[in-house]
Amino acid sequence: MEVKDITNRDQDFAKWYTDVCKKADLVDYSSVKGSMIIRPLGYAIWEEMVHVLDQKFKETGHENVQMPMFIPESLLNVEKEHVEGFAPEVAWVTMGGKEKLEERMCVRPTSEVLFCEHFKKIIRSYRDLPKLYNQWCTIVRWEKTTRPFLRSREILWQEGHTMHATAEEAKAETLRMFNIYREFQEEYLAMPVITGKKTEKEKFAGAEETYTIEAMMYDGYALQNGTSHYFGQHFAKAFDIEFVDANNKIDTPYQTSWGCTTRMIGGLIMTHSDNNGLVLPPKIAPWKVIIIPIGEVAERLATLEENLKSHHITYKIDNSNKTPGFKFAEAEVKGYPIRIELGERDLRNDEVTLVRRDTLEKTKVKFNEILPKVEELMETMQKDMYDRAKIRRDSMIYEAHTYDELKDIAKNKSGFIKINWCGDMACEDKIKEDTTLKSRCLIEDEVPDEVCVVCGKKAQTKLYIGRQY
RNA sequence: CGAGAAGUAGCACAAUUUGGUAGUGCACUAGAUUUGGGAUCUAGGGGUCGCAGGUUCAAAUCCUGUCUUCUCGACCA
Repeated sequence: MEVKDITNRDQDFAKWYTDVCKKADLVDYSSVKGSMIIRPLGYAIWEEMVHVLDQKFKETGHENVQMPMFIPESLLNVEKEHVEGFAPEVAWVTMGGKEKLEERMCVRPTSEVLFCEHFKKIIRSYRDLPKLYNQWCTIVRWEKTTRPFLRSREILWQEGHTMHATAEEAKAETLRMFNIYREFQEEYLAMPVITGKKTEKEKFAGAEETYTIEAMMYDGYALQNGTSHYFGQHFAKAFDIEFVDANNKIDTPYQTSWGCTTRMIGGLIMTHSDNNGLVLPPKIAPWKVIIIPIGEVAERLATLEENLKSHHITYKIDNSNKTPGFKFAEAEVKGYPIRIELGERDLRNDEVTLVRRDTLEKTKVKFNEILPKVEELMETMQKDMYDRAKIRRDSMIYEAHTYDELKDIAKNKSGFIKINWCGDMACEDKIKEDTTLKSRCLIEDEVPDEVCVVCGKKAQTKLYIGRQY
């Protein structure tokens, strides 16, 4: 197994990223552009994410369904803003075998219209509401530029679609799921995130409000890691979905949708990994421990395995005939949080060596203290990784008080810039044109304290802007 | 989608300029000796040179098209 030669992260970040993806055996390319093969380790990480999120969705009352993959053109066309937003990037199916289709169908780029068509059939009364549905599936968006995990044409994701009797309820749902994403990313992925509402310009095609989770990568670029949309009655009206309320009046339901994707794996890499390869937060690592036996240690290995199993700590053993040095390096590339070097020499003193992946710090512990020490190390590591990422992120958030200052920061620094903004799309466009920076999200817990940094008019809000993947 | 670069064994590359029947290192397989930071020896296996056309007695090499990857733009929840 070739595991050398990861490009230096500070020399060429883009190449470093693809090197880590490939050398850690997370993905491989396929013969179709932007359609990646997710290999066992990459998929195992996704399964961990699915496991945690799916449980959270179910705890909040959601049910999983599976919708069709194809959308007839006429169905996609029902909602105008939506189709305009997605038309440029949908893939079309025009043939069935040798027959040309009467009506072409697109491969779902997202499933709002499919859910709406179905909701229309199953919603009659307020007693049928809310409908809280989710599906795990793949979607297709014909992206021009593709990168593993960050931007692919075939996307593995989850999309929640819900219908509610009142606007308040739907808005609460939008925020509830948004908060689940935030908690998940902070708690499990150890990624500090910036959250808030998207501007009119950047919101989802057809949505009334879009809430976004934005993480800052090691190089200061933003990665949008999940969104939650409030649709109001927008789609419901377009699809003519109605229900009878408790007073026997006809009403139109309120809708939400929310999604996150395997892009989070890319975020994980670009937040935590280093020049030795992948670094995974213990809480999301599929295997918490890698055991590297050195010499004749079969008996102790069996005991250790039993102990790990009884504590439900997942592990792998490297029993290959490689030298220990090779195994150490490979364990680092693959990102196992804790490495246990189980060697004859240490065991003569009843000791083993533990190594934490994030700092590569080595600790010797007595054999019967392995379990508590592993648990302690994982906890510390999870916290340290979050703290380090947060300190780095905070050091890369700048404030621009004048337009010249904004342009200067945009040119010379990488990161997010906090500005006061009048709310006018023209100013947002001007920033993008002059600096290539786009708005990330509105800052809701801070009041504007200066004039708009672009036009000098009264500011309506504060705003984060930055470059994105 | 625009500009540029690349594609030869699992990986990294050589041979392409000047057309003549494909090579090196690592990896892989078997055996032996090894084992605490990327082992050693011996013996093996593996490539219709991204794909499709064309030129030629002859194409990895020249020409055309196409696909994929990378970089920079444009686009993009």
